Amino acid sequence: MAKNDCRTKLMEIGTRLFAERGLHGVSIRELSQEAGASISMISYYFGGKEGLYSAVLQEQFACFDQIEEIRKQGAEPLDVIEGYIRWTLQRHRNNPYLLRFYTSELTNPTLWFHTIVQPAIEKIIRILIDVLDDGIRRQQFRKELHTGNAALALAGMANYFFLSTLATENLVSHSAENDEELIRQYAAIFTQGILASPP
Amino acid sequence: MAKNDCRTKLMEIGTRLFAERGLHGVSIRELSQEAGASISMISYYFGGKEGLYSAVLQEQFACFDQIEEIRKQGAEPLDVIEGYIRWTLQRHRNNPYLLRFYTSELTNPTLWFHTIVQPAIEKIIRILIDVLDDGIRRQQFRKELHTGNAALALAGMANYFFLSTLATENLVSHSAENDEELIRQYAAIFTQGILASPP
DNA sequence: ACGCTTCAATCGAACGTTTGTTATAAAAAA
DNA sequence: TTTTTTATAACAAACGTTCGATTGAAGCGT
Repeated sequence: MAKNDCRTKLMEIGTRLFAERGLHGVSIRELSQEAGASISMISYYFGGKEGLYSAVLQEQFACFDQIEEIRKQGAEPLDVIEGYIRWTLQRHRNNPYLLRFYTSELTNPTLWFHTIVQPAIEKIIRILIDVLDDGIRRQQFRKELHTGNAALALAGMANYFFLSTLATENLVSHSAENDEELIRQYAAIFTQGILASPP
Repeated sequence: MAKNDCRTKLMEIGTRLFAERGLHGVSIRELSQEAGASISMISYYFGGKEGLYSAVLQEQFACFDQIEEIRKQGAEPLDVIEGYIRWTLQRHRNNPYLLRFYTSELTNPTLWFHTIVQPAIEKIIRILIDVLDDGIRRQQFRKELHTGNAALALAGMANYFFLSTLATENLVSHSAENDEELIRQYAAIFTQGILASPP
């Protein structure tokens, strides 16, 4: 095998298996076998099974570093809200495993929750709260709005759509074709729900 | 020990431990020790570790059987929506473990997902879709509304508020004191977001 | 009230696997 | 030569399950 192919392959298979069955649901024997590498490479590169898991976790949540991008350009609160929904949907389309780690860590936190997961989620929620505060300052949104609760509501709408896929695919289409329409609908529901001066 | 105390205790501890660490994260030795019972009682009563897990799962999702109650009485769509939010919040307050199984099964489904979890979630989403369709028929809600997507949005708002607790408690209060206000806010955001004839 | 049987409930030890890790030596690649 | 990878074996620890023994209450004929 070529140089460092082994490390890459272990990360790849580790991502899939840990996402599918969690840290305790996968053995390093099965993992290394599927990766076509030998068992000892896990200790060699990552210092053990947990080291590999933490490396995978770090890689998965790295995409939250670029979240600030949804704020630039126009920076109109309404645009940012739609931008967040689009960003969230595309993020899950590009990497269907992330949500597994996301919710798994929220409900069964491991050692790395506070260093990797919590900062990432806090960062994005903080941005949403900022944007909503901004919208209130511009008198676009209702001034009684509790921006913390509203931010969680927005994040919940976008994430739960994917989270529920396995249980609701018989009832609602989760195909990527409808994503643009979904973005418009969710943006409409949320922004109309918080607009100032309702009739 | 009194008759069947053992069984009850095993269910009780099993619920807590499986919720906290998942099926694979708990050993029957630790479980039985915490329950003050001997290891063999798990096989005796439940046929094994997985049998205990499935019994716990069944018990956890039993509360979805009474979901129809939010439809009776007034049956005004707007009331049912608020009723759903309240029911969801109270459900999580009364049993903080349910959400762990709920999301754990959605992202790492076990053998019993299709027999226990999926039917429960489908049932409730179906009711929400029904109610939204009803509201459109009464011309209360926008007739362009995609009721499937909207139902998931509502469920997402209510559930994600709890799901995110561990990561967002520094930013947003999750105290039960504010529940009634939260219900009003979420009901307002959602219903105003789907109302007919926006200004 | 008595002795006897029955049976569900419980226990702790033992079994065979599988776990994650480590050590070793050799092969392959750079 | 140095780094990377392989294969293999060994290890103690932990795993889920099973087995035989023990307990104690209930049922029953006398």
